[in-house]
Amino acid sequence: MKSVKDVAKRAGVSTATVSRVINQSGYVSPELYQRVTQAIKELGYEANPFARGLKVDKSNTIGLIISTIENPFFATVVRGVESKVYNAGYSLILCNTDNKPELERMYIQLLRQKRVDGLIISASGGADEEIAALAEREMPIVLLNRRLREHRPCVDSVLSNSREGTRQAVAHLIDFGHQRIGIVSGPKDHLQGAERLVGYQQALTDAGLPVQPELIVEAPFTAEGGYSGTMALLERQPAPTALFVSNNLMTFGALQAVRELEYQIPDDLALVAFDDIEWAPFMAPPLSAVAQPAYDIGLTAAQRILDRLLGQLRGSSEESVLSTTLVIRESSGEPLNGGEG
Amino acid sequence: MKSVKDVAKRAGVSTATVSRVINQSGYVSPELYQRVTQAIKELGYEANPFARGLKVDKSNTIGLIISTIENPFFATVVRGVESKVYNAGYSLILCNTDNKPELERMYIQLLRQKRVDGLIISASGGADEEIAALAEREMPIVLLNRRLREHRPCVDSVLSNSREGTRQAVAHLIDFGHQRIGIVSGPKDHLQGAERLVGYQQALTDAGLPVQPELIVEAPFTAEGGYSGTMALLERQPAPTALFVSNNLMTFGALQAVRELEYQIPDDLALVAFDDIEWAPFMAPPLSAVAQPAYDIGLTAAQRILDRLLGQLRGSSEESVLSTTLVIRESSGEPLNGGEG
DNA sequence: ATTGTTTAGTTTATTCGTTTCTCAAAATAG
DNA sequence: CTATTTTGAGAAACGAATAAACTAAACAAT
Repeated sequence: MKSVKDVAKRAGVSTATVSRVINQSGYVSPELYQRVTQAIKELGYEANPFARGLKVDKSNTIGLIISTIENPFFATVVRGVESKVYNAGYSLILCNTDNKPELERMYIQLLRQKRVDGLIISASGGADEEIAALAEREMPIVLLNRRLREHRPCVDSVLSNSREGTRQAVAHLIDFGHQRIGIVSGPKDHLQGAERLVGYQQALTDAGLPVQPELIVEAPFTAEGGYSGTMALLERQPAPTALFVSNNLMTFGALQAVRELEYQIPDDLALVAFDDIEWAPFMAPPLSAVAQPAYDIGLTAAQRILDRLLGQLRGSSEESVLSTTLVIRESSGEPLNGGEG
Repeated sequence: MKSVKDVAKRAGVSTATVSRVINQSGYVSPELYQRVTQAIKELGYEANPFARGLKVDKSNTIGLIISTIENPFFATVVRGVESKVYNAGYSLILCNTDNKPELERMYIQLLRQKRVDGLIISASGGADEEIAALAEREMPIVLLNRRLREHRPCVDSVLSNSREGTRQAVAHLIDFGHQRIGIVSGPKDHLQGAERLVGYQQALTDAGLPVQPELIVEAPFTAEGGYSGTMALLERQPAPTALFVSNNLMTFGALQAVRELEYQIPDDLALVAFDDIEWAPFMAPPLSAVAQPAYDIGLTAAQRILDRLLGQLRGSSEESVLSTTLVIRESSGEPLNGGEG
């Protein structure tokens, strides 16, 4: 491998000059600049990242910790982060926690050890102390769809507006004449779970409808959660005529339950889900859904980190809230009481 | 930050001894071993990866280049790679090429520069020289669902058995009484595209059916490809009664085309697709598909790299071929000529 | 003209934190 | 009492960055 010394020798200068040319720092005359770049090209020199890292203690690497890459939402977030980050000369180390807090802690540990320059993390909440500890050391951190209990410098959040998205979706169901609308809610201690529930309640009260506790079921953000939640709701007497499901994994389970109980969507039950997916138009029936701006979330998160790394952004904690889009297809059905007019 | 020196001082030994304890190399008495580990714990010492890398020229990092993380197949592959790799003490740098050969080349370049210890790549074929160059330098490389034109030491392949998978799927359609079966084939110069086409032809000849060129359409592995390919096939006179679509992205386009032409699946047209997805059971109708062992592919690819890195595997090129599974749902319909019996 | 002061351009030498080579001392064996 | 094997220390890399030091030229003040 070629080193600065080889380049220096070839260009007839010192290693310091080579370094200054590479890093565009300090004074260097045009002539020497030319000779150095020439030598670099001729030798095919590439800086050794270890040596550089050892000296400046930066890795040009950003860590990305997410719960499941197989969730299309996160896959798209990752792509957004990826494109922004590489364009800025950084690389991306990916970690997948499968929603296990102990794995999350382990990965945070590992990435610190690897000296990543920043961290983007879809945190479960089980590793807040570790995150706080990193923030203490001034490592820029972005939380996806979450915020820390207490704000901290260096820790930003990028979230989609779940509350408003859900409000719109439920308002849409109300528009279509539904009065008994059930919600399979996520965990209340999960920010997005709580926010979506608030959006649901808000839509009801806005329309002068009562919030009925028996139409609210709390479940984990998984297919099983969606299944059991939906089962529970459909056992109510009378059963709800419409359903809001709080995320895409839950939607699986919900669809499974609906199928087993032999309900027809949208005739027996209207359905709107949180999280749009590519396949939604081809499902049976095509699914109405609240789409999160996943790619933008990734882009924004990456930008936050970069801003901090380049020193544009200092001090306390920022929060970006991105808007969702309601995509109406067929699962939310048509206006009820069509015979009225 | 603590360094070996601090540890050495605290334990009352030299840095060499500390290093030997950490790397389990050379002789060190139980007593000193104890004292050193104790000191490490007390100080919370963590080795500096830059310094180590500088010395041993290893990064404990593996590069993963894929075309699109948003393709569920690749998402699952990534998860397989991820789990194996981290368990072995390595990290994963993820790159996404969006199928652009120039990006692919750029990333290979970048990862070499970053001194990754190994590379797993879902190659387009547009960067074979770069790959060969890396192999020359003894960097272990695994190709996903592809092989190099000419075998090279250090370059392994992990593939799923597309030919047999497709043969089974088409045989299934033939079993159900179909005689005119169309195929939306991938590019013939893409290994998997070619293999799937061969499987299709083999199923036909095995059953004594003719291979009719007008029922074969070649298209890129994209939604647009699937759309135009399906459109073309359905214009044939007489139209095929069944369709095989060669990958999941194409299936989008195919479904779109089918919908626009107002064909009913499976009544007017039976359909089997390559690549199963999580949502397939909930599509309209539930899709019969050839499932690739995506997670296993990831696992196997990672294992190959690790084997080479740990020196278990030397010399020439290996190939792992994993089996697919035919998942029969409703889109392939029911046996025709039900009235015969 | 002489001296001092700045500024630009460059080099030398040190530093970062490991690993590992070389060598020496101590323990053990023959 | 040698010869060997363990066990340990000291110091030299590894490759880039950079602080400090130095030179040369430009300019101002005397």
